[in-house]
Amino acid sequence: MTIIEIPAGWPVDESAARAVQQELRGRLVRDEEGPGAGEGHVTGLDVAYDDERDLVVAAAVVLDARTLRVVQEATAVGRVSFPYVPGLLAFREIPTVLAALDRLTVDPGLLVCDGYGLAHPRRFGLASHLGVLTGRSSIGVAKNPFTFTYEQPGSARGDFAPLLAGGEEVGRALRTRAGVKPVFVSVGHRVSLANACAHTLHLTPRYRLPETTRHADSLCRRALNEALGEE
DNA sequence: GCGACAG
DNA sequence: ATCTTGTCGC
Repeated sequence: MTIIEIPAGWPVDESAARAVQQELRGRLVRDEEGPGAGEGHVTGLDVAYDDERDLVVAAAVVLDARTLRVVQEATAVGRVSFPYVPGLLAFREIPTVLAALDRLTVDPGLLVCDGYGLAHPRRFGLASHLGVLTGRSSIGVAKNPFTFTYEQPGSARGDFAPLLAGGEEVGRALRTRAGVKPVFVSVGHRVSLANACAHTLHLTPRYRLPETTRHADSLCRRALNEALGEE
């Protein structure tokens, strides 16, 4: 089993990580609509951890956006590259996620991350970070509202309410299943918020969470168990 | 100062 | 994220 190296110069403390966010934030593109929902490929990304052995396993699963069928899967194993600090999640998983993406031989299309993009203390969460580093369109779909506030959206699938940081709309609480807790959608890079929500609805014909996330989640858990077995 | 806080 | 069985319900 190959273990991905943490890149030289990777931030070693919180202030260094925040400086990297500030620099990369300048490269964020917000004036593009992004690819249409249901067109081309969509790629789900997720990671699983074994803090005991300091391992992180990333999975990238490419789906055909129209049929939601799996087109290709890739995984990578790395060392945990940063402690979990709210607001600095990206530094914990990005080297391994990039390695998994690099192993794909097909176009990933839109990147769908487990977490946030612009809905972030400094408006640069995991989805934005990954989008800027790859140059691709990306969105974040999170299971929890983090520190943000929102009013309950209507109970029908597709209903939404703004996710607010003070008075600023940083994302949306979007109902993907009638009567079920909403998911929290935000823009990553090179996509509009309305389009990010349209993609999220296309990816949730049956469950609360996007098919991309569900596939990537199960794959990285399986890959983690295999990695532990080889050890 | 204390608590909350994506995964 | 992760520790973790059965169980209630469609």
